[in-house]
Amino acid sequence: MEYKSGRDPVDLPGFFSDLVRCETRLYNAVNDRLRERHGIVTSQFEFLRYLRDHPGSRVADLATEFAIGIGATSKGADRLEKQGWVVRQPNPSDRRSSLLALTDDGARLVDAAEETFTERVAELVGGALDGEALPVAAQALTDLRLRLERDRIGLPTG
Amino acid sequence: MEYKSGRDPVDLPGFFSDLVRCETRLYNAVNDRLRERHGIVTSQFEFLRYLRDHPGSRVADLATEFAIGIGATSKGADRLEKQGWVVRQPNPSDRRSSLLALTDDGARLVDAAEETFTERVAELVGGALDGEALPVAAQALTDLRLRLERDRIGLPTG
DNA sequence: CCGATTTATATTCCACCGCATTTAGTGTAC
DNA sequence: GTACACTAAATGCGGTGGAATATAAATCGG
Repeated sequence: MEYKSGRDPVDLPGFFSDLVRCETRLYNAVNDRLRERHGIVTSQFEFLRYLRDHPGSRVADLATEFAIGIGATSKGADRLEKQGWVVRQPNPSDRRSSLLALTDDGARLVDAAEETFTERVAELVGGALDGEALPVAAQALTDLRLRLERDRIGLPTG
Repeated sequence: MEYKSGRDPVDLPGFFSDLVRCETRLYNAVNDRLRERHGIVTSQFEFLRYLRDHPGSRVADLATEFAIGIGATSKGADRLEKQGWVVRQPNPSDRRSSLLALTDDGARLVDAAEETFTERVAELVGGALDGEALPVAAQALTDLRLRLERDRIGLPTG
């Protein structure tokens, strides 16, 4: 008996690989469905949903939330603005920054896309995991996410 | 009492978001460490490790494994070949395809990088999750991954 | 064996991201 | 009040991925 505990140690590199592989495939699959039904990709849906749920966010707030660079976020906001789903409003308390807001079109789009999103994720994940494992895994990912966010892990420099 | 079960239903969209956010930040963090210590990024480490563990793989095999496009995979192999870590050998049984193999330099690199990778993942994940949740979550992700791979979910067209 | 179809890879074009730089605005020390 | 450091966002460049296309090779039906 090598280990004191009766439980096998977890293969953390394997955990990382499984996490990345699941993310890639789920993201691709959701992406395809959102594109064909609504003409947006998942990152755009997530931007719109965040703005709906956090009105008055700035570009930097989005960048932090999604752990992507400021430049990429700014350009992503440009594209949403060009489509008429988002507007930049001047920030009354700081003229360097803008506050982002959904247009009516954007609000309608995100609500419609959310139905597709929710349905597809439920098919993909709910169909594969059931029983006790899913709630435990979900809580573990929530905990891990909070820890990474609290410690500012994995933020790009930009 | 609306639900028959005593357990709350899992928020699957939230599961998806947590999964994507964890993946992004872990990937970024591991990326930074591998780049500063070995001059490669995580995707390159994963290519090299796969080739070490699956000698004689073709470009298409890598593309399927990582659920990325053939074009991206071919270009990634070009970059590894240009650095002298990988060679394309003619496939004796099918002249359309090449078999990819690590060079000695590539083999040394992947072994060194693997230490860094393992150590960093252990810090990031092992430090945040413990107890019963981690093994259950790890198994759930393994199951989900196998299901997605079995059903060919989320493969790009290219 | 021959032509049509499929398969494996490479190539090309376009969109996007990260990084570095730039521009503009803020606030703080003196 | 002015210099200086800091912050927010935009912009340009290089690298990279995805999708479509091209090319070459293998396979299959006759």
